[in-house]
Amino acid sequence: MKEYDPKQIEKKWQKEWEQSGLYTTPNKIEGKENEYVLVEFAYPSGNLHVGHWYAFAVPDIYARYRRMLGKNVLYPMGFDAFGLPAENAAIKNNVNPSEWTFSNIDYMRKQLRSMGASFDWSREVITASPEYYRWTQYLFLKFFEKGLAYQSETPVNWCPGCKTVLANEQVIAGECERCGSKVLKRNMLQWNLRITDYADRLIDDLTSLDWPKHIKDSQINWIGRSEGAEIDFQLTTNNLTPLSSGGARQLTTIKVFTTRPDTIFGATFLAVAPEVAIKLFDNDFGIKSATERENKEKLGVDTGYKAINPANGEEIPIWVVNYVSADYGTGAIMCVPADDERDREFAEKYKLPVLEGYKKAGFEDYGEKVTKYKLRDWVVSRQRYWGCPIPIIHCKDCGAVPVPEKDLPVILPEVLDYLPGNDGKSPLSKVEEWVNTKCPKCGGNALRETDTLDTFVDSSWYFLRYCDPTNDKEFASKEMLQNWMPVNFYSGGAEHTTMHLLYSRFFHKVLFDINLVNESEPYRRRMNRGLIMGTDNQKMSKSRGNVVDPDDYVSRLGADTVRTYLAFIGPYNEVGSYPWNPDAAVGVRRFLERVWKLSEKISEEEEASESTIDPIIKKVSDDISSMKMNTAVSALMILVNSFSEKNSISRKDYETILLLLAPFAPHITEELWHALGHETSIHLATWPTFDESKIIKEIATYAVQVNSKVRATLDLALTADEDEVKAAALALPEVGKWLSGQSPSQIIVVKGRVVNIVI
RNA sequence: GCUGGAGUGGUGAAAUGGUAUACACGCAGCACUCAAAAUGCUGUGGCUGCAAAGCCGUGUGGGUUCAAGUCCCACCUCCAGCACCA
Repeated sequence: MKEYDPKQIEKKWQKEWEQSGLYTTPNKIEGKENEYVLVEFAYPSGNLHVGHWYAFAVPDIYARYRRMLGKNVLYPMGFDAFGLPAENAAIKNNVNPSEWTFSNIDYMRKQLRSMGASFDWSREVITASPEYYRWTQYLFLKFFEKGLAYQSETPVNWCPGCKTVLANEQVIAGECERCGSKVLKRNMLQWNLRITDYADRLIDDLTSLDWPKHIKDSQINWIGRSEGAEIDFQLTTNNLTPLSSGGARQLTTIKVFTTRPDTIFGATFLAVAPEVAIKLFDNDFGIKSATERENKEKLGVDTGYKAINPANGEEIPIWVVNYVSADYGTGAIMCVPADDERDREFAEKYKLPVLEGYKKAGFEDYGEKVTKYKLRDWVVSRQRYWGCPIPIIHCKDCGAVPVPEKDLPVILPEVLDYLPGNDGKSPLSKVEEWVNTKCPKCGGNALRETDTLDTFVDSSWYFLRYCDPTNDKEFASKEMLQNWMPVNFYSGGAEHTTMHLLYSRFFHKVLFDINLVNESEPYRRRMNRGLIMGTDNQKMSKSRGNVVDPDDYVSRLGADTVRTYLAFIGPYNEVGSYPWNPDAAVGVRRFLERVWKLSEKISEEEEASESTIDPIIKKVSDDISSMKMNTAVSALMILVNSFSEKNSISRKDYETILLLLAPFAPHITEELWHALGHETSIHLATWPTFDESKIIKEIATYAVQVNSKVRATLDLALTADEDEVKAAALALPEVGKWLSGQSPSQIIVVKGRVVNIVI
């Protein structure tokens, strides 16, 4: 038999599969159930790295397995093609972002094919193509129609590096998620999506989902719902003495938010955020709010104003402090230094009274029960070129007017100057012939919105488009959505827990409410995968120089080896991080070589060995279902090793091995399958079944313990009853030695496993 | 600080409360070879011992149990997310 040459056979079969349309997924197959296996689509960064393989090839194993179980499995791929990183990279390389993105996509598509994944390329979506973003704009206008997209002048996160606004979710520890620049607060007129309206449902509906607890917890934590009360504090009359700036406001009360209204008797002062102080008193008293982490020292100034504690009638001072956030609750709190660590620290520093041992109040005795959230509305305006144009026209007389549906898509104009400006305006604002337009309502002169949408808007609905990718009447027909949604299994990166995953759930709920989709939750089962580290066990990055190029390994070891190695490296259902170890990958190649060589031992006379193979079928099936690919591979290795020791293997057993291995190593198994005379693809074959009765062993090896320490082992028929097992164990010389004449007080028998003789 | 998760050989890691370290890498020795690579075989937690065997071992300290990596309590360390959120 010829040698195993992955280079040759992998190319051959990839071409063959493509030509025969093996992975083109029909919308319906008679007698088969549809199943939707989704991976987060690719960002067209330029080239594929080992992390992409890990993200796509391991779920591909799952998709292939489900297909062999008789499901009609949709496993699509696309490109998240709009966005800052592509634009930044294009600027750096002095290429137009469009050119950069689309040439990257062409290259990556080729690389992705070398992986031997079962993607249905006929359903590919590219968010930067007008056929796609037409519908992004359409959906944005639906939000607008429902009052869920609105403009507001608010302090926003401004990234001076990317020269654009960021959503809260994109600010990590005060820094830009993309470029690491320190994020500044800036007041700007921005488009927002009203995700806060959905805060409760985004928490409550998690209950029904088959998601790992840690993902649910993170989302709940991020939304940050807390129950509390709003309490009005009356100001004393001396507050009405005129302010220097021209008189007091009609100010009579300050509303505070607290989660502990029961502690109101202990409140000895009020604290307000500087921004709130400006609103109330026209003065921030020189205090700046401490939003940055490093500014931890608590600062404050007594405003001189006083309020009455409604519980005990005491007059208490009002302070402006840097540790109260203006954008949470009411921006004002009642301070109970006896009960709250921060208030105590502040009270001690400024010698404010601390009232220990005060009386407790009822929850709603002095205020009204309210629920507050940490979640903010989603700022979707981006002052950048490479994004989906916001389909709004600003008219002096009519205000913000939606572009009529028939005029969609609003095509992103080709420009020469796509560099972001320092003025906070999108490069599109310089394209006068594009900006100047007519108002669709009154026909007067009007201006187009020049901001583009956050990339996360594009990716909030891409999985719906896969269901009906070429529809030019709707973003997806209800029939096709019914056909595929909800996603049965969604695999992706942990970094999207409070971004993409939250945004797309919100998006889907809105579409559900306006009856455009059939379900309120898009993803039934979700799994966050781990990370592949460099050989130095550090996160892969260009600056560290530890980025692993999979192409090298594919040409040296073969795609099948790389795929199987990535499956073998550790459990996929845990968010671990695994170093890329080329030596260990060699071990997987050796395993595939053994499978190849084993075909020489096929004997038509040999009988199938269910007792050996059936437990492995069960093990591999169970492990793939729960994404424990590592132990599935290990079980296959054990199986192949045991057959390699023998002189011959039956044809049926060998075929079973190939079938079990097919999802992991699709090329070598296809080659060997055909070498056995099969004319159709192994990937159309049915997953092996097993006989439960063959899984139960006939002979059991008992661990024989004396006082819980293993002293011997004992092979007995599983049918042996407890007394027989006891007698056999007691007859062992090793046991006699430890008993040394004493009689046991207790003998415990665990059928098929353990005998414990307790003296 | 809060929320979640994890600590097992030289390494990646296995283990329904029931023989801890499967599988793989690495390492050592042997075979094949002029040699090397490749391949195959053997060994590989620590300590004592020529051996037979024995003792100790899953971050630390307690507990439950005939039996604990696994369950309970306390602590330590690491990872992820959140963080002056009242």
